[in-house]
Amino acid sequence: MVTLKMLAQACNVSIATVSKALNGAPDIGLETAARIQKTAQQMGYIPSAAARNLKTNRSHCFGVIFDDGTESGLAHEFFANMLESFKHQAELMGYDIFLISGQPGPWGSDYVSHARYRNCDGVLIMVGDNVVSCGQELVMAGIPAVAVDYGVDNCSTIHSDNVRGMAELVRYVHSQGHRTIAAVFGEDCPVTRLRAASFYRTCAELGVEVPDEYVRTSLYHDMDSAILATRQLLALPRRPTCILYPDDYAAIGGMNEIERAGLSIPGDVSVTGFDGSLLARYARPRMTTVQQNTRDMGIAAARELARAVEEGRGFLPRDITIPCTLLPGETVRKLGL
Amino acid sequence: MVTLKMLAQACNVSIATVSKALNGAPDIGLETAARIQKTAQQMGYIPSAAARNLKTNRSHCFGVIFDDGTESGLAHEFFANMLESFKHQAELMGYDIFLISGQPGPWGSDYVSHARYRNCDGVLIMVGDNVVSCGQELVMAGIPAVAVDYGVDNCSTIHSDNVRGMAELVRYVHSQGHRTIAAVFGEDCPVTRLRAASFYRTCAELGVEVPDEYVRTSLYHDMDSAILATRQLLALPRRPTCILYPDDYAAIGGMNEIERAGLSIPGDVSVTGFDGSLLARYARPRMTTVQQNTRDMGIAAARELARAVEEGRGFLPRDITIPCTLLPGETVRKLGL
DNA sequence: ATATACAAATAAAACGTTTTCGGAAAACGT
DNA sequence: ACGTTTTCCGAAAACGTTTTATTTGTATAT
Repeated sequence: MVTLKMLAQACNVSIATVSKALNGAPDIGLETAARIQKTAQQMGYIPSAAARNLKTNRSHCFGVIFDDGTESGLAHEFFANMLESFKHQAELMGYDIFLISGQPGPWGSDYVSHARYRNCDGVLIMVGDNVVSCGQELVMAGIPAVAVDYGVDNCSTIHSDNVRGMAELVRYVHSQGHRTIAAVFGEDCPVTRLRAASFYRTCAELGVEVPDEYVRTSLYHDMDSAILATRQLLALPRRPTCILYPDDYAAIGGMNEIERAGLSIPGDVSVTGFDGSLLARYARPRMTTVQQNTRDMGIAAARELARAVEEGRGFLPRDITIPCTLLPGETVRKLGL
Repeated sequence: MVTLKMLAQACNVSIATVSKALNGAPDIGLETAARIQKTAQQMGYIPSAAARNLKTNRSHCFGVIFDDGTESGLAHEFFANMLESFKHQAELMGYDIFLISGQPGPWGSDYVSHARYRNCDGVLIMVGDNVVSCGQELVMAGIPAVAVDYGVDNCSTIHSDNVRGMAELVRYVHSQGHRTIAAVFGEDCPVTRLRAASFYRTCAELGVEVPDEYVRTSLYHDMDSAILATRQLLALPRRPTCILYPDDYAAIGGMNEIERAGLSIPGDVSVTGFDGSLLARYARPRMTTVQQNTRDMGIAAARELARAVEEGRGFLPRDITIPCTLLPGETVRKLGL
């Protein structure tokens, strides 16, 4: 391993000079700096992140926290996509990505200690019930954090514009002539509440009545509960003409159940998803859904986190809302009025 | 930040004693050790990974290399799933995951330097054209590496049993009565070659002739080239009754093109995919495909990498083949003979 | 009693950086 | 000629650990 010391010897200068030359410090002669840089190049010098980290107390790393209990981690398209763009943007800004678990280790057995152990400059909290507590603890520990979807005090939050997304979806369905609209929502959480509120509000604005039995609660990304909710909705005396699902995956489950009941999509029942996943885009019939802009969300998250790191104590957290776009497919039938 | 020094003062012992007590060294009295551990707990001590890394020259990190040029990274279900299980297994064995890019940074601008900069104990090479060169350089640099799918000298490799997978697929299709079987292969690479060889061999064993025009080359995960290949195959005077695609995504593209041509699946043309993605499982008709066991692949990769790290110089790389399983769907028609 | 072994604890060096402070030499102004 | 500034470079401390070699004190064997 080539170290600063070796370069210093090779160049007949001090370690300090080498360090400064390689970091572009202003108090090194141009000629000397060039000579040192050339030698470093030739000898294949690579700095030691660990030594830097130790000395400067900066790791140039962002930690990413998933919920590794429930399988809602990397495997989910939404998170994978968001992580991909987050990573890309972070790298552009000089940060590497570290995957943080809550598994036991030399640090203890929680996310926050893990992030501290690795000295992450900032942390992206992707999801999980414990998002809020994690966020709080990170902030307490002085580690800047950005949360996705969930709102955490003193943390910036990135989320899709669920309110507008849902409103657009309802308006679209309404514009296609649907007046008996059912909705399946995911488990209770901030996002669900926003979407539900927007659903009720938009329906009210459009003069669409929403009987209680038209609204069901299931779980995100859970086929079984979506199927159950669908069965209940289909059994209703006045069957809804359209069902809104909490995500594309659930919608697929619902679609399967609808067809199993001998009904056609969108002939007998129209459906919509949420997310704009590959599943929705390549399902046949192509699913009508709301596309979450994971790319922009990832980029915004990285930028925000970098800002939080740089501004330090004085950082003012904020809510960042990323627009989502209606993705009309073939699962919503145009009804004659 | 609580350091060993502070604990030493608090406990009236030396730093060395604290270090050893916390690491369970044998030459510390039980009573003293207990006292120190309790104090560490109370004061909220968390060790510094950076200092450890610097001193021991071990980071307890695995780097993961994607191809971040082409978008074939995290966003791909196969890799995301594999990474998920790799991560989980690695964490169980005490390794954290670091995402390595080839972006420019303090290390230079290639994957290998990046991994060296971060002092990764081992590296998982997920994919990319430059897998081979990366692997070589890592080995040269003394960093253990494990490659996925590609074969690299002095690196262990993890891959699906492509040969058996393809053979089973062909036999299954044959068992359903198909005798005019077309195949679309991905771009040339070890995996493609294995699958192609297995295809030809199995066809020969079954007495199925494969005219050259029944075989097309496209790109993995590329819809356009799959569509083009499909168009060519459909235009053939003697249209194949079944088309094997290189992956599920490509198969979806093919299916779209087949239906656009006014043909039905599997009524007029049968198709198969490869991977066993969500796309295949929830496509309608449900796609017949070969499921790659990403879970076992990830686990095997992590275990192998840990082994490589522990055994050091004397490590003997090997090829690890993970079985894949035929996943019959509804896209292969049973033909009357 | 002395030598020998062992247990428990420590001092100190080292890992590879960054950075503060200061010094030498050269350039400048008078 | 002298003081002053500027330019370039180096000495040394520090970051938080691990680890080797050593010391101190106590128990065992002769």
